[in-house]
Amino acid sequence: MLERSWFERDAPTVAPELLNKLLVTMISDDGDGDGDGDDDGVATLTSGRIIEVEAYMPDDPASHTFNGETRRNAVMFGPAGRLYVYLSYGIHHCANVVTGAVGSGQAVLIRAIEPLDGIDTIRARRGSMDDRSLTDGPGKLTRALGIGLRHDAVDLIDGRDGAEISIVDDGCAPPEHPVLGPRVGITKGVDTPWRFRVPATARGS
DNA sequence: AAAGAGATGGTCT
DNA sequence: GACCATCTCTTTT
Repeated sequence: MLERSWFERDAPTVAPELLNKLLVTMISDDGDGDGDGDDDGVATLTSGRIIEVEAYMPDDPASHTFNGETRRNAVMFGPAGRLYVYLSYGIHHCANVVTGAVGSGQAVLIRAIEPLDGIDTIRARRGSMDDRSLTDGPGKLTRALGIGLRHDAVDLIDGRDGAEISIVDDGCAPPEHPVLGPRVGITKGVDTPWRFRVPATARGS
């Protein structure tokens, strides 16, 4: 199990080590992923292997924390190892892992995973979608795993049985040479290569 | 295969 | 009232 201290390092350090870890959720919803709270009361296990992430730092014009603390980004200024969830473009939810010292305001965005457990639930939540594009984007994977705004500030360290969301190390080491690149979808801080990805050769197909 | 546009709502000035 | 750390569908090469 990952200790909180593991997350208390800077985001660009934690990000590449988050690759090949598992993002696991045990969440109940109505199965169509619309997040309307029409809960069927049955929690389903879904998970995926993290294959792409992005680091965001406080002195970073692309970061939500660049202009100081607000209601939305408050979780990023709290303890490391919690989940920061925000609404993107009014439609999608994005999930981040808070890193660094309390008050520093940093996080790692999870951009893509490879489905593992609960593939049927994942397909149902995503609709009739090609399997290859089920979880290959930040908004897609949150929907696939049932993550929504109500999971903002959830603690990922508290890995007790039945926890809604957790990060698991199943022994699969991070890639030795992750692919670096510019972050996606931002207009400022474009030059900082803080996107990390598992090389295609290190995964199945 | 690539490019374009509309959807949609919380958050901040 | 403007701005998005996006996705999907439609239109065009």
